[in-house]
Amino acid sequence: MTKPSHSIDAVERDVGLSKDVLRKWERRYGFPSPSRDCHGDRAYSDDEIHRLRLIKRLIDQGRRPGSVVALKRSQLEQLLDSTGDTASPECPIATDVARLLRDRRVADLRTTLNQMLLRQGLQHFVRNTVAPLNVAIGEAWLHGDIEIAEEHLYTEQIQTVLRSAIATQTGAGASPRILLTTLPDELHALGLLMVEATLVCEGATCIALGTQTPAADLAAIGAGNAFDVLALSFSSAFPRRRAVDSLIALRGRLPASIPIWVGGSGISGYRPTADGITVFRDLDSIVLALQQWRNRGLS
Amino acid sequence: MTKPSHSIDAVERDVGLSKDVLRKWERRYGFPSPSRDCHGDRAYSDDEIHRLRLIKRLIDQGRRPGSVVALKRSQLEQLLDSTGDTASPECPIATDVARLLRDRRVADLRTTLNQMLLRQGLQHFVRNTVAPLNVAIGEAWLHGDIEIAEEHLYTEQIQTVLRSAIATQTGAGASPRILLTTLPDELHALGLLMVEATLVCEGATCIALGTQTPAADLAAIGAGNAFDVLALSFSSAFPRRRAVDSLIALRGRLPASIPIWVGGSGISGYRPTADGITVFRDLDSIVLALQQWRNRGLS
DNA sequence: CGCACAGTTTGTCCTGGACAAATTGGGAAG
DNA sequence: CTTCCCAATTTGTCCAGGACAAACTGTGCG
Repeated sequence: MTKPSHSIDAVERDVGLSKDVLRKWERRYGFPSPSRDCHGDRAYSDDEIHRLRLIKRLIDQGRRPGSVVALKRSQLEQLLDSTGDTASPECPIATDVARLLRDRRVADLRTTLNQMLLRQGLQHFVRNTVAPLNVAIGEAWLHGDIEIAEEHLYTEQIQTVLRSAIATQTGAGASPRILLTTLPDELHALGLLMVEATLVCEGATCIALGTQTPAADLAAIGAGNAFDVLALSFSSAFPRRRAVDSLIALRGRLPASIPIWVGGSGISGYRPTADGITVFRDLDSIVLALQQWRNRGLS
Repeated sequence: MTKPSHSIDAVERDVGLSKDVLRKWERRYGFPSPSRDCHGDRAYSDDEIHRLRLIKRLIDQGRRPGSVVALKRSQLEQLLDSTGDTASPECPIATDVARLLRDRRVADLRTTLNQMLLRQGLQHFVRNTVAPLNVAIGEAWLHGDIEIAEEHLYTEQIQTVLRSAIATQTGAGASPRILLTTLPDELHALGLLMVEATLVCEGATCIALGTQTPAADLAAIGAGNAFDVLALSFSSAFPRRRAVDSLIALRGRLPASIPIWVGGSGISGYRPTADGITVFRDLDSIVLALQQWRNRGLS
């Protein structure tokens, strides 16, 4: 059994904390305190990486570094458990899915998902199955019950199922045309697909741009009146401040006739300062907003 | 007309050159030479960003920084044109697709793609339509004919079409089972999908893990004998040295019975030093390798 | 012509410091 | 007791300049 060690570059990539932050924490809080290799470069241990991941998640939840960096592994896990347990009790199939993932029974997994989709209908499937499953899988990874590779496998299968369903639902170009994307640095495509599925069910036309569209491009497209609504998603890993700044800048550069709809855990709780920005907490309220948009001008 | 300026952080993100490299180039070659904002922080212009992108691409093609950093925009474009034009003359529909993208006629675009898919069959479609289209779209972006946003739109549509096709083809779990993924930092999922489509057509079972699977996880999965072949893809943006290092490390940790198949422009020309690593230059040779694998033990 | 070896190029890491933006904690005012 | 505002602290990001190994270059010798 060797002791794998990781360069600061690898940690930045795998955990999502910049080299500068890693070095500053080491100096300020005494953690992490990596050993050094033969060149004097930092060599992080597996345990440090794991703790850093937990810390990252806690900070994304709103805690401050001074209060969580330097905590022990068990304390971090306890903190994460105490806060995250708001809505996870449901979702009975989560254990089934986790088992299929561990055994890598891809075909069976896809069949299971497709059956649920057919039984529940796309909208219900997204809201009551995919959403809680995502949470459950994320927590399972956190507890070490499944590997990253298995989380990837899950993501791939869900993507396939959702994309196929969306493709069949897409009809003629009905109103409104909704541009759907995330800003740079945003990797979690699954949330976008879930929103797209919900909207397509309601007869809207989605122009999905995938992830990481530069804000400048969005402004340029908006000027051409190629869409009626701009919908953005932010994951909790997205720096809060950058999210708000970009939103305000975009609002200024986009025609006032185009509302901006925002969602995702990275932006929850934000009270929009400008008109024409709406924050959504769940998928249902998006459906409501869609209906309101269609009735606009009547109120 | 304002002059947008970008922080060093934004440049790192958008161009893909680290802050360290940007600062070193400034000192060594005199380019880029960003102005400073009120805090003394570097503020890069749009033109510098564009030039940096061209430079990045040239370096990914194998040139050395000393010979291309500090060249003017027109010289860079000339260099790129002279080398890249090996296989681009074909692909007549590229202009049609570009037009649909510019007008954001998503539904029409998808219809067009689906029609071609039906007419040509999945395998032919991937090799003779998608592959050259990718090149053409990439070049169109380079020349400023289309925006990044439109490239994203294209990627999304292709993904949807390919994923749907793959989903319908997937049958029972036939041999071999092929694990398909990229290592960390690898974002280009399209190449993976193309390979998956090709393999599925040949009756193989693909376990697609999407992008950015840590090498350690792959080794762990391989030990469990959950698959027969490991297929990896590297884009040209992937640092050559890291690619080779990871390959060798993986080869050492994986059972000898599992061959590693590698492809993508990031690894082309690499002559494998270890047994059990095969480099593929195109999709056809993968099909051949698949047939050889099935006949293994007979030679 | 092939190969080994010295010189140059190049990316990444290091230290230590500066600083603005965000957050917190009181205390004054209503 | 609540609300608001200001000062102290926390925190992330940037900067400069230097060190160094790995990769690449080219040159001379066999």
